[in-house]
Amino acid sequence: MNISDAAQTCQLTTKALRHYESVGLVVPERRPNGYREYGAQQLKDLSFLAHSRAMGFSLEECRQLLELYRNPGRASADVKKLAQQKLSQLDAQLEQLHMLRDSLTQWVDHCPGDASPTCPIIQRLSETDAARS
Amino acid sequence: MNISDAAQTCQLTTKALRHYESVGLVVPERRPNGYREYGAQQLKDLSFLAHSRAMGFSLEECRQLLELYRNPGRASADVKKLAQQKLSQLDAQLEQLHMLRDSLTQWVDHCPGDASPTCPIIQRLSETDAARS
DNA sequence: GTTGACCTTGACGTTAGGGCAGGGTCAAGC
DNA sequence: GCTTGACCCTGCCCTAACGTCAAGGTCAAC
Repeated sequence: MNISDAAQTCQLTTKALRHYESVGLVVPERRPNGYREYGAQQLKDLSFLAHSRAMGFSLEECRQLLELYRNPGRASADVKKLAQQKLSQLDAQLEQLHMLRDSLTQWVDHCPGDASPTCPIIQRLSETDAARS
Repeated sequence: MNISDAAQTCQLTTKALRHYESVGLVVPERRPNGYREYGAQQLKDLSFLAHSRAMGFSLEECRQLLELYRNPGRASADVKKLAQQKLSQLDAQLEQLHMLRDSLTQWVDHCPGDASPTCPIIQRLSETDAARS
């Protein structure tokens, strides 16, 4: 299968597939004319990769997941560990974003939003650290 | 004030200050020897910038906020609009991350996490789109 | 005069590809 | 047999917001 068909099948772009090859994640065969030839196994790997990416895993994390996916003798504990790490990252990121959103929501609620220059948002952003709420 | 003192004062790095200058956000004077000289106004701008960055605004958004901050004739409505845009972005991002976390949490909960290779996480990631839950 | 801390610019690295240029390949239609 | 359009190839520069390193200039103290 050619690169563009493979890309379409796996919901990816040709650029992504070339990138994955360049970093050694999914390396297709080559035909005599130099064209990439994606086989059944590569297509499975690419789908797995696409799903993993969609779940927020980085390419390096995907590399580890892919190794486990390819290894029938894997231990589910290893997979779980990777997922839990990602979960921790997600939770940390969510906590951070929640705090940002809560602060910003408060500030927006207190901003008149009219033609006057007085604005609590600007005031908060310009306050020194000592005076921050 | 020298660049490293200015950076320390505003809780930023010297590299960040040079970067902000290179993109025209906060441009200090130069002393005869070529050293940057940060004045009181620059320090205020940098603090404002640091707080804005900490609230999740991009440098381009910070540029707009900074213009409003510097303009005494601003309308608070303009500030509010920028903040609300950021709020929308945050909400969208939070929703996305929440969905990821919820899925991942389920998967992790159903993974035995032992030495067996059978793992629902791997299974989910390798499923075709038609079979996804 | 030397040392160490500071300053300068510039180039490259990071993530995960996007976009474009220049050129080769292939299958169809004439 | 030739052209045309759709595909393929490689390679380069671009993104955000700096971090890191390198080579070299400046300054204050000793």
